[in-house]
Amino acid sequence: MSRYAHVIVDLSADALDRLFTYSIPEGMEIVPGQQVAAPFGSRRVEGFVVAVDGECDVEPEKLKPLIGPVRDYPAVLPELMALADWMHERYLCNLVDALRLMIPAEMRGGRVRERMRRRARLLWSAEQAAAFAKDNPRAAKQIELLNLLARGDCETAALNPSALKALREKGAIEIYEAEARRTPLSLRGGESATDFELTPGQRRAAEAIVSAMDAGGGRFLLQGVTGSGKTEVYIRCIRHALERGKGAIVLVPEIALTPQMVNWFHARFGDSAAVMHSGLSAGEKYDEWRRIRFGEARVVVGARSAVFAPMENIGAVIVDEEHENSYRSESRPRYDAREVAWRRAARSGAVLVLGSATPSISSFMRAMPGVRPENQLTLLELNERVAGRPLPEVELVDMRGEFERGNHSVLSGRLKAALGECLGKGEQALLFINRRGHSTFVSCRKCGYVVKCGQCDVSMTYHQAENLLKCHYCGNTLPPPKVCPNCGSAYIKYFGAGTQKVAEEVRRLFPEARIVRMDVDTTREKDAHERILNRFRSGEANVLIGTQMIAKGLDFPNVTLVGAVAADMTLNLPDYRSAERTFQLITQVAGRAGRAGKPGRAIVQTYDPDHYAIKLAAAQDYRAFYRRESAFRKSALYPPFTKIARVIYSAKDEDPAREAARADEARMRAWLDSAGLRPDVVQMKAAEAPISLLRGEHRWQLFLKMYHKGDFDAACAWMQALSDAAPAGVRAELEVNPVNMF
DNA sequence: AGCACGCCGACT
DNA sequence: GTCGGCGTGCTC
Repeated sequence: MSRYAHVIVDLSADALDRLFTYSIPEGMEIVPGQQVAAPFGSRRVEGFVVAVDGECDVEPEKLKPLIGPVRDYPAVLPELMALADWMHERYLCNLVDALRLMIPAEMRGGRVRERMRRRARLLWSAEQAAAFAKDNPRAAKQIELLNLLARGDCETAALNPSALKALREKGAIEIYEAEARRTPLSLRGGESATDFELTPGQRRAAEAIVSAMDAGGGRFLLQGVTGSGKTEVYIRCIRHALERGKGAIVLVPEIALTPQMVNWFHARFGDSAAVMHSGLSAGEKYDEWRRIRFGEARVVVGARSAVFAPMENIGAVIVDEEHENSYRSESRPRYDAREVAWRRAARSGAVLVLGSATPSISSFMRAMPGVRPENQLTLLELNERVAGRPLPEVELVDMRGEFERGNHSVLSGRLKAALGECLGKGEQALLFINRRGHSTFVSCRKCGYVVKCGQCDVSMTYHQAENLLKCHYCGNTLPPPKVCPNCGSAYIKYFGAGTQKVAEEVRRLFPEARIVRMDVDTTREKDAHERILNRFRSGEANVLIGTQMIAKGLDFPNVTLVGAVAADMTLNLPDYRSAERTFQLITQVAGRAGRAGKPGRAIVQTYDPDHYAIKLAAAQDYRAFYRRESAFRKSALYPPFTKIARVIYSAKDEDPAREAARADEARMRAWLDSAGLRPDVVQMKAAEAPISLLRGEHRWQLFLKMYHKGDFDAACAWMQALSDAAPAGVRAELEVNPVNMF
């Protein structure tokens, strides 16, 4: 009987989001998940085999035979095939977009290959080698080589060529070609380390997770205060998985995926650990992927895309710092790695562990009573730091008072004094300000004119090092004006502070301070991240000034002072999560202090000391914050009590963008009525986007807010269809639960 | 996504 | 009369 392969071609287009059937030539072995080459129109394409069977419903004259497999093993495991199918439905993407996530991009189109290296193997027996050494005492290099190869084969590149040649001619060794895996730098060498003794709290958490793993699954929210040793709990779960012959996937935010972090997993799990992230070279990615695919590596640490690691028989999927936004993909398909992890763990009988000191409101809600079982997380709490260390003492400084007392500096009297004291004792300080650049906006004192980017509707930030104004949205630059472009006055003033300004201020106050700055401007080059942190770790620098990238996960034992210079900067953004973000940032950054023996202190400067996000972060009281914030979300009808989606329309001119949004608003209204969904809608309207001009494009949006119980998925599918049918010249993009609201 | 087929303006 | 613009439609 003839066999047919049902193929998704590796081209992303709506019209191609369906199966194409090919006949499988006699004798060709093809299985689902395999990548194949096939004729397509007048050209050749690659594709993924989704199914193989004896059924064919296309006209025989259209049917063509497969060209052949592009790899001799199925690259997409059945489990991941099913996951791709689910993503196709869940994220309204083309199936091929989901399938493409399952393999490194470099593996498509035959761009990477195995790296082959010549290796030498010893043919002689130990006796023969010993006899040779005895008879030729002067052939030192050859004897050395024989001894080396007696312990195992070696790549020839590292060996003495003349000794190699001589031994080969004698028939003592042979040369062969073999695949040589490219090992990421951070997984090379290094010492191994043993596990720590767990505290009682850690042990309880680990036991709960481990017994669920043995029982075939479970979902946990591990909430541990900063420094409580969540990672050690993960390690214990991974150990257990390995003992049961299972594997584990650990997701960490991209920003936390530092070489130290990877090194550390390597120290604990040796060659069983693999790493997956964007910093690897194409060859390294491919080889790490294959080590996982063929079961050589059983522990994967990686950024969000590692949730698609080709691992069979998973025991645990761990999402560290689960509240981080970087788990959401910004490009198509716009998946949420936490959600995918949830699904994958459930389908493979693995435990899911979401860990954070400051869980997202939506995750914590799932750990509260009254949630339907299928949405439930089991809460595990770690309320104490390891080794009985105290949480840092947090002090709030009201910056309004500072201003009244005539201190116009970005640093309060308290922070200045604490910094002096800290540096005087030879300890280190970390200053956090969530804005890069020097001044956040440039304005005329006479007429109030604010310098804005010509391409975007946002004010420009002054960067002192280059003496330029920069737009942080599109990268546009402008020389700073000498006189006001609006009224011609010379009273141009620079307002607001960024990392550069803070560095300048610290330098002025403490000329002897050794400062390093860390933000996107100083970490653009490869490994800059690593170099900056090393300078601080080694003590070469004693003040680290940075944006959010210094707030998360860093562990420097000598840091005893943390200053949040403008803690409320994120509080007034036009986003319902601004309080949540502010609370997370302050809690996390304060948690960087006092992580070793010395007690830590955090000073939080704010213009809004009575705001609950600031107050409760200072008190490090997550529970109280959760109660306040969820009450606010409930009363103001924000997620997770409602759901939000929007379509952004962007076009060169404003008219087409506005008209497209308004036309779709009318269509949407008609559809909602016909579907009987109108009562479930909180709000639905077309409006100018909060940032109405971005990269030279005018932006409008169609905004939809629905009650939780409404058929939100159907509404999203409809909005997706509307955005697909946007008029020419208008780019329309659907965002479900948008990450930021501009 | 590409590439072919197809139906209207300026050129050797 | 032909070359070529890119609009529409199809690819097993």
